[in-house]
Amino acid sequence: MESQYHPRELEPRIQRQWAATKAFAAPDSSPKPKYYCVSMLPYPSGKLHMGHVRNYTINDALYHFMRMKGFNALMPMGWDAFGLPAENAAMANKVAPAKWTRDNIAYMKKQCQAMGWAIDWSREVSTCSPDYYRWNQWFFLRLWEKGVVYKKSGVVNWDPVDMTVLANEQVVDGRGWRTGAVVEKREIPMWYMRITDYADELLDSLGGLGWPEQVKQMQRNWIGRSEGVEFTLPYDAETARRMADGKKGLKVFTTRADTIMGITFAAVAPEHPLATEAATGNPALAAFIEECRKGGVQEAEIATMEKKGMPTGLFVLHPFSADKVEVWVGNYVLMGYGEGAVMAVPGHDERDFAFARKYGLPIRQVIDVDGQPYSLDAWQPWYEMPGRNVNSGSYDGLAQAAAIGAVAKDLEAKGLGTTRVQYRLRDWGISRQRYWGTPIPVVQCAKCGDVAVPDAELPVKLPEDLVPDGSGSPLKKTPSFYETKCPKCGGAAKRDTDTMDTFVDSSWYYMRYASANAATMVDERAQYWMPMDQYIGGIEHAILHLLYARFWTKAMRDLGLIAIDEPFTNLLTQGMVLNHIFSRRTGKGGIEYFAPEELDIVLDAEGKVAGATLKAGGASVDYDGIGTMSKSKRNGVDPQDMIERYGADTARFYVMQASPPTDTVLWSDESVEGSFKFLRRFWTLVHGHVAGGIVARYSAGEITTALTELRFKLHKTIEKVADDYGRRMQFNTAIAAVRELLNLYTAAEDKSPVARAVAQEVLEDAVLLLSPIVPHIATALWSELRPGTDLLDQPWPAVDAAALVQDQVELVVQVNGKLRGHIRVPASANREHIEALALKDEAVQRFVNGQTPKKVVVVPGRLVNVVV
RNA sequence: GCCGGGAUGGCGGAAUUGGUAGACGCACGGGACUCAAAAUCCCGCGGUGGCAACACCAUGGGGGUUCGAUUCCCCCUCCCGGCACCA
Repeated sequence: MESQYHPRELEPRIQRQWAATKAFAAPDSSPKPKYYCVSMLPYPSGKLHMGHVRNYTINDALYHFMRMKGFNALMPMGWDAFGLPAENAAMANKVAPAKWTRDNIAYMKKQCQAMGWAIDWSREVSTCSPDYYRWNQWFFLRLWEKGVVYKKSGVVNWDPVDMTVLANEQVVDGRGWRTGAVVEKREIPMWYMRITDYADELLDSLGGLGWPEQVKQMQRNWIGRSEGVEFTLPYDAETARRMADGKKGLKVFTTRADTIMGITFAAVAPEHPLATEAATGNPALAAFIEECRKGGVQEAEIATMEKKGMPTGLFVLHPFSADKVEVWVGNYVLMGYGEGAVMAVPGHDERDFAFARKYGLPIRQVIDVDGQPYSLDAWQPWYEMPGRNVNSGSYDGLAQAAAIGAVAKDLEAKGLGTTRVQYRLRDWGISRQRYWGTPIPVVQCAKCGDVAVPDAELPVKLPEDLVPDGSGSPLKKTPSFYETKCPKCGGAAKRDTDTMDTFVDSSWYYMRYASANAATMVDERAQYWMPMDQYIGGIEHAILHLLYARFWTKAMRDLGLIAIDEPFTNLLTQGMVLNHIFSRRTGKGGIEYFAPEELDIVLDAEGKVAGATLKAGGASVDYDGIGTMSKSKRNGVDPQDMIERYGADTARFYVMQASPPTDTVLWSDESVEGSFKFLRRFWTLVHGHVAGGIVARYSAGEITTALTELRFKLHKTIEKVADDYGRRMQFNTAIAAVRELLNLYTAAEDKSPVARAVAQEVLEDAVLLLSPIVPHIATALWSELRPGTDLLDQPWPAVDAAALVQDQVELVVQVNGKLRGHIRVPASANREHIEALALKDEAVQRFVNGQTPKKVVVVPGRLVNVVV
C-alpha cells in the first residue's frame, strides 16, 4: 500500500474502473426494491458552482447509502438547456446559443465525472435536443385537444427602445437592463395551461407528501384557496348608457362580505373597460391611465409602489342601499386577477384605508371588535379582524360567519351574487417571445385561425444557427422558419414564433430519464421508477417548478401516460449557497455584474465588505450585498481549483461537513485544508494498520475495558450515521461522529492480537461509513483492508447489539434546573434508587443547603433535577 | 408589500421528542520533533471574577409558559429565498 494519499493519481484511476464496469448503470427491473433519487437538473451556465457540488453530492451520498442498504438505486443527470442566459451569452459573444449551450454541457459533464458522482449516463437528457422537446410539443397538442391549453391575452414588460419583451430579471428598478429605458406594460396574445382546474387536487394531495412542512405551506399559500362572495355593483343609469356592454354592472369578489355596508367607493384596473370608457373625453384620466402603463409587471414592484388613483366620474350602486358609489381607477388593481375590479371598504381594509385618507374619501365603521376604539385618524390592526356588525342595518349584531352568510343569501335573492371559491393561483402562461426554447407547434392561418401542427410533422425543429441581437426574437425575422402552409386548408400560413416557458422542460424530464430513448413520451419503465423516492434541489424552487411538475404529472395521468398522482414522494430542499455580488451602472442606465475574482475587495474593521475596485483599471464598483450563486450575477464559485489542488473527495467532504444540507450558507473555502488533512490522516491510519498485516475482524472473545468502549463507540456510530444518512439527511453530524470514532481509535495504544482484530473491525466499518461521501479514497482503502473484494458490493455494516449493552449510565444532576454534578448509576436502577443517589451527591447537598426538596424530577437515562 | 425560512464563541456548526449550551472542525496561542521549514503529534481556547476549587453571565433584542427553554408562545430588529418571463 502507498504510504501517502495521492488523490490526483487515485481518483481518475478509480473513475476509469467505474466507467469500464458500468458500475452505476441501473437495470429497469430488479428483485431488489427500487430507489430513484434525482437532483434538479442544472442549467448549463458554463461551469459547475458550489451549489451544484452540494446538490449532487447529497444525491450521490444517498445513492450509495441506499445501494448498500440493498436497493436498486438510480441517480440520473440531465441539462436544462433552453433559456435566457444562452441568448445573453450569444449577444455578448456573437455565438449561437446552441453551440454555447452544447460546449457548456460538454465541459460540465467532464466536471461531473471528475467529481465521481454515481450517475447513470446512459439516461442523460438535454432539453434542447429535438428528441426531448418534440414531446413538449406533442403533449401541448394533447392538452389543447382536451381544452387544458387555451389562448388569451397577457401582460408583459416592453422595452420601448429595443422594441422587445423583457423578462422580469431584465427589468431593474423599472428600467430595461440594457437600454435603461422606462419599461411599459403591453398586452399580447399568449398560450395558457389551466393549472387552476387542478387547484383543489394540488392543494389536497400536498398532505400525503414527505416534503418539508415549509414548502407545503408555501404551496398552500400560493394556491390560496379562499371562499367568498362574488357580486355585481349595478351601473347607475349614466354608466349603463356609457358602457353599453350588456352587463348589469361591475363584478367584484370579496372574502369580507360582512363589511359590504362599509363600501364607500370601488376601484378598477387601469386597463379595465370602464376605465377606458371613462377616459374618453377626460384627458386627465387618460393621462393617468397612460402613466399606469409605465413600469414592469413584477408583483414585488407593483405591491411596493405608491398607491395612486383617480376618479372616473362614473358611478355604480350599492347592492342594498342603492347609494351611488364612485368608481376610481387604481394603479394597484390588477387586470389579471379576478375581474380587475374591487369593492373598497376603507373602514376595514388597510390598503383602502390609506387610499381613502389620501384622497379624502369617506370611511365608515361597520364592524366592532370587542368594543375596541375606532377612530379615523390612524389605522389599527384590529380594524381588519373579525367582529360583530354595526351600522349595518339588518346585519347589526351578527358575527362574521353569520353576517357573510346573510349577505350572500340576500345578494342571491336579488340575483346580484353568489358564494364561490377563489384561488390566488393563476393559469400558467407558457408563451415566450424568445428564440432559445421549444417552438410552439401551432400554425397561424388567416383563414383557419390557430391550427395544430400534425403529429407526423413533429418535432417542429428550432433552427440552431441564429444569433439574437436583443431586439426581439430572431425567429420572427427568419422566414425559412415561420413560412409554412396551413395543415388544414393548405394555404400560405405562418408558424407561431413564440417558444415555451422553460418550466415546461423541467416539468417531466425525470420521467424521460426513466424511459431513456423511448419512441413515445414515456413508457412502462417510467412506471417502474416513478414516483421518485427522493428529489433534491434548491429551496428557490419551492413553488414554481415543484408546482408545475406536480400539475404536469397529473395532466399526464389524465391522458393515461402514467399511473401516479404525484411525482415526488420525498423532497429535500437544499439551502442556497450565497456569495458577494458586485455591479456597476452602465452609462445608458443598464447594469453590469462583476465576478469577485475580478476585483480587489476592501474590508472594514469588522471584516465586512466596504467596497471594491476592478483589478483591471481600478474603477470602483458597487457592493450589492450577498445572494445566490448565479450566472447572471456572476458570483458563482467553480470547484475546479479545489478538485485540482485537493481532489474530488476533499471537495465533496468539505461541502458535506460544513453545514446541514438545508442551511443557507455564505461561501467560504477557509477550512478546505482541514478536510484534506482529515482524509490524509484517515489514509495514514489505515496504512499504519495494514503495514502490520491485515487480520480477521473481531467477532467474539475477552477484551479490555478500553476495547469494549471502542466497540461501544463503533456500534453507536454505525447506528447514528445510518440515522443521519437515511432519516435526517444531515451529513455534517455523520462526519463528526466518524471523526469522534477515529479520535478514540487513535487514542488506543493497544497492539495485542485482539486489539488488532478490533482495529480491523473499526477501520473496515469507518471506510464503509464514509464511503457514500468520499467513494474514491474509500474504494482504495477497502481494497487494502479486504484485498480481492469491491467496496461497491459491500452491504451497510451491521450493528452488534451486544456491543451496545452498558452496565452503568451517567446521569446529569441539577438543582433548580442548574447543572451541579454527574452521577453514575446501574443501568437497571429504579427511580427511588436514582433519587437517593442524587440527593447524596456532595454538590447537590451544598446547593440544597439543608432545605427539604419540593420535588425531584427524574428523567430516565438523562437527568435528575432537585427543586428546592 | 405579501408568503416561507434563518440568527448560537473569532469562524463553520452541535445539542434529533422541552432535559449537561458550544460536540466535531477551522482559525488562533503555547509546546514537542527538526540545523531550519513543511508535515505530524500534544496542550489550551465563549465572557467576567478568582492563585485555585469554583461562581456568575451568555444561544439577535424584549416579554411569557415551565422544575427546566437554543427548542414552545407573543412582540420587535436584521438577513436569506420566492412573488408567476432567471432557472
